[in-house]
Amino acid sequence: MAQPWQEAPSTADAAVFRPVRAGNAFEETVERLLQAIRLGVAVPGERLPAERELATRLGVSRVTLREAIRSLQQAGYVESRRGRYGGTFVNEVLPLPQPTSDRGGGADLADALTLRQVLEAGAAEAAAGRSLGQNDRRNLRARLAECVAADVGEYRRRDSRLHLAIAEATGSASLTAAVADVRMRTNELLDAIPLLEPNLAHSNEQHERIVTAILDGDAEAARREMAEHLSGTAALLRGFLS
Amino acid sequence: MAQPWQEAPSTADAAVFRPVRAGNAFEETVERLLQAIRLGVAVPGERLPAERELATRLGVSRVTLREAIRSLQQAGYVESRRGRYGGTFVNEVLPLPQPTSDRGGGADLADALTLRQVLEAGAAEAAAGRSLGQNDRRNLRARLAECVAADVGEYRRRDSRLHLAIAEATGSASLTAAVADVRMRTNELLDAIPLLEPNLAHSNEQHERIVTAILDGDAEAARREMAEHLSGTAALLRGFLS
DNA sequence: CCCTAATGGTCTAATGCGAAACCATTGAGG
DNA sequence: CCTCAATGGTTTCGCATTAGACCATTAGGG
Repeated sequence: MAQPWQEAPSTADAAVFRPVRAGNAFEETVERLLQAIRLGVAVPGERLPAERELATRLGVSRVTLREAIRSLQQAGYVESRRGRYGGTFVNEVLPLPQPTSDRGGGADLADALTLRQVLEAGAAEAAAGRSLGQNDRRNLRARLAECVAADVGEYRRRDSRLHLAIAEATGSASLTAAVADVRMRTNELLDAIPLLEPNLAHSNEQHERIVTAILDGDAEAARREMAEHLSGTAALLRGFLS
Repeated sequence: MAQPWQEAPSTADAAVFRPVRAGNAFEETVERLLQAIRLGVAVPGERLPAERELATRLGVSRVTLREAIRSLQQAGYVESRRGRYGGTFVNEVLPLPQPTSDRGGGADLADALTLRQVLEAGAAEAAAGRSLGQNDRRNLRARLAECVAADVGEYRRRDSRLHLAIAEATGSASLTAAVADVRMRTNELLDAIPLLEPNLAHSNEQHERIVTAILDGDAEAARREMAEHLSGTAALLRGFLS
């Protein structure tokens, strides 16, 4: 209890002296596989890459990857089969996400929402301001259609998948990765509040406008529509977790 | 040479199956300490936090932290003194950054520039759209003044420090961290091209307009001015590293 | 003048993790 | 029916990293 404030407030070193790694290799690998499933990148029934290849891509030893997979098996997310044409498959029925018990609190909520707003509105604008190839255009339209055709149980995953496609359309791998990460954080929070049919329809209308703006190359509109789209759920979250 | 395309293009898994960690603990710790120095968070002559505290904050063992510090000593960045009121101090004269030998190439350049544009323009807008406290306002003005008073040798660090202060003003720790990271990447590229006096003056005028917009709460202007500010160096880089 | 607290410097035991080899299983195709 | 290739499953060895205790040095305060 010597001094109330240590030395000086000397800002910004909180950002640069933050922890070097979020957890051990095992935990981070589990998190990443969960990301693939919950963001709809790995679809139910689909096979994950073979262990040897996946371990290489994740930059992790096969032993560590297998431990992660095993814990996902026990949690009911995946199932593994041996032999040629075997592999690890995403289950058709997935466990319900736990309400996360309000961990993090309000500070973390504002942090995630601010970052999401910046990343995703910026991604929409950047994607619109670029000449997209056939692949990107097809990808956007396909993901949009999947959202429209989704029922309540699948919506969260397909919604995430569309937003990821928008980030991909910027051509920036780092930006795409950042969007995937922040989306995992916000999805965790969104699991605490119910997903209703009317919201779903409204969301689809906004998606339509966003994708149209991007395909038309209207960067200003893309940003505006995305910002409005996000502010909806942001307000919802702030209300629920006040 | 069985199939030209493996299975399906199935996009977005490149983002989610990217490497879990950027390197080993030692390398990442070195990178983080360099970040503190090169972004002007740790000022020449200043003392870093004590090893025990710093190791805790970085989430790394003291042994690993000390190895990182030792390699920075050998590179001429810091010096350590024992005894009470000792510590590790940033050198007054710092080594010149190596021209990085064009590693990464064009794809990496576009990636970094896109991400920077999104993060920093978004940060300026978010900061302006928030009611800032006395600390944030003072911080912004102080960093701006330091830029104006800087000569060529210090400019890059003080410039980074100002941009970091803007990110901090958003109140989002994650966003601040992301800005710090992308800034390290772009600074590495900027080291390949010379820093001229006229650019410096022009940069200061833009900084002035950005900070004013933020302090006035004019989000639209803050975004616009920041976007223009960034597009200048972006064009410069694209020209040099074509 | 000595004592003490805070710092960097060193050592050791335990563990996480990766690399690589090898085993077991499966289904397609000859 | 057999063979083979691709997959998950297992084991072993070695290095990286951690946690914790302990040593050495320094400057200020009694």
